[in-house]
Amino acid sequence: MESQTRAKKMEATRKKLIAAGRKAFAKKGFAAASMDELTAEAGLTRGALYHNFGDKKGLMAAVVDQIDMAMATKAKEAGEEIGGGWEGLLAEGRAYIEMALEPEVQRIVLLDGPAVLGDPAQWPSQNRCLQGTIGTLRALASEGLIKPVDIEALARLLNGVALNAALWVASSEDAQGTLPKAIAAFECLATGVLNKAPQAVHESG
Amino acid sequence: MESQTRAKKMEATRKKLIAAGRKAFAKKGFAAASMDELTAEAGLTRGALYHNFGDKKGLMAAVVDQIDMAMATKAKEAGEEIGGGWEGLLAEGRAYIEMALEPEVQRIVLLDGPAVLGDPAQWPSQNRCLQGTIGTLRALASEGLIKPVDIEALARLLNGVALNAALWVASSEDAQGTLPKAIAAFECLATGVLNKAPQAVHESG
DNA sequence: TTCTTTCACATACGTAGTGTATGTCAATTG
DNA sequence: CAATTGACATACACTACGTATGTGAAAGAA
Repeated sequence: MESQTRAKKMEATRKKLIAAGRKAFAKKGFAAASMDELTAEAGLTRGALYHNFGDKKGLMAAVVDQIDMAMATKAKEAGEEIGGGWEGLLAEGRAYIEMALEPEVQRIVLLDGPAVLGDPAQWPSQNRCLQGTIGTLRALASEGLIKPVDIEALARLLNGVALNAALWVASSEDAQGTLPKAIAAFECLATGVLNKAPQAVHESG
Repeated sequence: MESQTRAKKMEATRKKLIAAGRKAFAKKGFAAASMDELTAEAGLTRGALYHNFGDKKGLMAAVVDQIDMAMATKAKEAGEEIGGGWEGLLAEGRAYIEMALEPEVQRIVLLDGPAVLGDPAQWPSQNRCLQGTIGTLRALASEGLIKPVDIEALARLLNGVALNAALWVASSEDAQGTLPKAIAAFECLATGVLNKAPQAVHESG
């Protein structure tokens, strides 16, 4: 029955390495992060890293996946809390923007991630987030609220707007001051997907 | 009269290095691009590089600036050709999206640029582009066409949408097929900044 | 012109960091 | 209890950046 001891230990080291990776990548950036330092801080050596993740990029992928998946979950929750629908979509966007205030998200997911792992749209975690947005948009479209445009394209750009707003807020000096502006502008652009003026739309449940 | 010989030669080497940098950064990516290979292909050595640009990042900055400035110019021209105003703004966005089909733009400006040089909103070239968008938006706002939202925020996100659409098109397998979808979705979102439905707006000159 | 200085660039070197090949010891299996 | 697997450490090779130093041609002085 203790035949899981090995696997559990390995899972523990994976966690340690991912945690150390988050810290190092956030603080130094991907390129400047040293795998020697990183693994040493986790009480390990590079041997563990290359055994578990293949290479530096592999660890980055694991780290990005973890953060990004948490973001998607949080955003979705924010949307469902408010009851889904159009307001839910806006809430998802707002949540996404606010999360980007965290330096880890900013540096790892928004800046280094795309450069190291390629276009975010291809990441498994981002795809999950995108599928969520697509689902919400389809539901709205079936009610006739959305303009007759390719839904996937709309979802991608909508996510992109939130991501960009987030990046702007994050890189701004007065983050707390720009946050409301960014959110307002996001909602402003988002209303572009609607068939009618937003004032005319309340709740249709 | 030949007192410019020195400076001219230096300018020539700078051009050679930037050109070689464009090729190498686009093909290999910033991290994997070797300065030895790069400079050798330009008929020079790393000495020239470090003398002219300080370090690898310095060359990257010069390359990005060159490309990005050309993009801004081209986009602005596209907007002015159509006569400015609302249609001009859309034309700028379309131009931006189409330019991102070039691998150089995609890899250097959209992917590696932000990771190496930081948030694009801080780049001098991007600021120039942003100022243009802000100017156009202000003009539209003075005609009462724009919603009462912070113009800078709007401009940033609008540029961001175009940039994101571009990135999507670029990373798509069937670029020619996704391009129209991306443009349509961009225009869709862009109408969100308008006070009224876009159908009611033609030209107001 | 000729001597001196400057400077754009090349050459040589130190260092750091990644990835791989090999070693080792505990956990598993029979 | 012997044999084997495998997770991780150690050792090594290679690459590449940045710097310190050298060099030869252009620019200025006399």
